[in-house]
Amino acid sequence: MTFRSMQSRPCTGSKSREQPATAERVTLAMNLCRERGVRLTTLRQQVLELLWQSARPTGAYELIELLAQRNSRPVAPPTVYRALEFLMSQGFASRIESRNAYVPCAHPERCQEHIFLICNHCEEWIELDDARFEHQLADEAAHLGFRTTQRVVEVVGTCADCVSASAD
Amino acid sequence: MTFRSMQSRPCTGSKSREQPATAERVTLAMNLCRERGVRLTTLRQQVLELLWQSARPTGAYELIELLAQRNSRPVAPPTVYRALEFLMSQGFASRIESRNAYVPCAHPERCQEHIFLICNHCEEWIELDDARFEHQLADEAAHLGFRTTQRVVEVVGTCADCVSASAD
DNA sequence: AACGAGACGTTATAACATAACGTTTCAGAG
DNA sequence: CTCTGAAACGTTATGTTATAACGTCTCGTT
Repeated sequence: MTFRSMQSRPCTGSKSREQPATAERVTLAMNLCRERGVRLTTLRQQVLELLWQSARPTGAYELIELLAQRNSRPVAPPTVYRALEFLMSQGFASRIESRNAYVPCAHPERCQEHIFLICNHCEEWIELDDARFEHQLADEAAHLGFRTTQRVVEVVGTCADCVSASAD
Repeated sequence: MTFRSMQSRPCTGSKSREQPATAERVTLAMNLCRERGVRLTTLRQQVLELLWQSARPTGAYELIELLAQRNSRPVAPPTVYRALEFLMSQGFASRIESRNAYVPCAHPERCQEHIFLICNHCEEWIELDDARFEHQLADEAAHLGFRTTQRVVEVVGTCADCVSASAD
């Protein structure tokens, strides 16, 4: 019956980031930037690091505060928004629309195709990658002659851990 | 191969609103409110009418302006946000997260389950209803032990009309 | 060394949303 | 018909998120 989830693969999430860690992610981004002929400046790198280090989707103004702590010199909103725009354009980050917040993206090449699950309780997020789902959305759109440029798929609720925790 | 779109049914959209019109939608809402023992006040009704009359997803502050035109007496933000909250709680409207804007909903009973396509060019929107898609998302979530409370599925791009128009 | 594009700084303001609390409205009880 | 309590609405203030506009700096290239 329910053959549907077979192709789903949870790829990242705030909980799966114990080991592989920020540094490797940033290295990947650096390499991709070199290949692509774009610059991962200090600021952009810092923002990316902060996103990976955060346990939750991070707001732009929260990033501003974190950068201030880290750099002594404060940074104004446009600066951070520009960095975020860059990171998103390169697939290194995604915006969570239902939260006005940003998360790092584990698969820069496929950043447009993710599904996000967000826990209302612990605020953690799961990045999901499901080809079947993607195809279906694309078909829906194509069927209507619609040309897709951006997708937003966000599932908000309670994650497994918080469900069992609250079932005490 | 692509059997996927078979169950899709475009239900509403800003273009399909020539005939059935605002009045009938509002009547439906009134009846549902009576059944449910909640009140469709003048303000709430006005907001719902404005949403149906608009060709595009409508922002809260845009609604404030429209209400001012209509009522002589201006209305403050909290008032409109409360009306929107009510309409959404009853399934009469949905929020388009990627736009910070609101659209009326043709199927109040199933308002949580819609997919929205939004045209970047003409700003029109299409409300889509696809049971298969819904099930799949639910399965994805269930597979991870995630308890879903809210879904956001928005596809942004260029609608068929604007695609052919720009192909001149 | 000069140049030019892109990145960043800075100021101001726009756009979206809610907290907190007072007043009005209205359906139902008496 | 009046009273009453809950819900709706008014009002003021403020919080939060995002961008416009323009100047300066940086850095790779010529």
